[in-house]
Amino acid sequence: MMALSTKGRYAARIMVYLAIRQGAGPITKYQIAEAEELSADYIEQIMVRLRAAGLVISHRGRKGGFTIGQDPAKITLGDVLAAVEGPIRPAPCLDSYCKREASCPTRPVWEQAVAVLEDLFGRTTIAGMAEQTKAQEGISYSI
Amino acid sequence: MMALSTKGRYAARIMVYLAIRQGAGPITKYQIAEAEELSADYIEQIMVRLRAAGLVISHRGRKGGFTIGQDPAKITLGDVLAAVEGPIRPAPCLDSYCKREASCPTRPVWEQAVAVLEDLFGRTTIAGMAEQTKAQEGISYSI
DNA sequence: CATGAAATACATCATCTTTTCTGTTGCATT
DNA sequence: AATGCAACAGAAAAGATGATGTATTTCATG
Repeated sequence: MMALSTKGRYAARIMVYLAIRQGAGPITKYQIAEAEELSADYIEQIMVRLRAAGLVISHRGRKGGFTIGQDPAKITLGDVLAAVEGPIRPAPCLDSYCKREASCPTRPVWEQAVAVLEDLFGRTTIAGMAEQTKAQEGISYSI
Repeated sequence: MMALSTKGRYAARIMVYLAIRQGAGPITKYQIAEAEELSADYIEQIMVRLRAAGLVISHRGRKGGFTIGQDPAKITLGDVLAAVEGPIRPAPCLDSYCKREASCPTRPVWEQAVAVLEDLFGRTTIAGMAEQTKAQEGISYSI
């Protein structure tokens, strides 16, 4: 329960991938697809949303591809998830009018769930996530 | 994103409903259905899972219905959600083998999300949720 | 027994997610 | 200018899940 869709999970991995390769020029969706074992067509759809949010920059034509749109230390996981999946909503009643609102025994907990998740995802940066991967790769290279 | 299904949300409301009416004898699914504006057929399916977890007790035959299975102060929202929806899993890779496991940049944050949600839901009791509703009903009666 | 209510199983409908496909547009290289 | 690569756009197929309904069975009570 409380699952993210693949869009959110893939987007997070894609952002870390681009963060690690920052400065190496545009990366194509095909490169990402191969490295992360995802469908290039599906990556395309995710990129549309990341680009609209300014999280990645696209470069058309030959030698084109995608680069990260901002400093990875300033992009949070919350930004990425919001861009591709929309706001955190354990219960849909939280953004539509609900006549039980005033007396609903469950509403406060769902609101608290939103708060703790927004806090966690807001504190988690792409740069922070990338560090760990870089460290891992460093180890494997040193063998 | 990160939505609970109706099973979890309805189950929470049903448990609070039964907690408030504790001691008044078995409540039928039709009574719950009318009060909470849910389908009686769907309540039935939710009850199967709540019963299997010992959270409600069913009484067959005439004068039958459902009663709460334990002290509402000892039943947490986490217990209820686990019974009807299964464990909290932002990403499915958390319980299946994943070859990226060791180097995955996203896995730690999904694990942290599970932790903060389990903490929140584990601290929230049915009795606590019921209090609020009782208080609200008290206010409306006093007019 | 007869009755009312839960238990169980199965069928269906709706919605959302995920994936794939087809074509178009823009840019850099030659 | 011509060519090739890669993003862009939209559609639609495929799959999964959620939600609900129907029918039958089992059981406790009067």
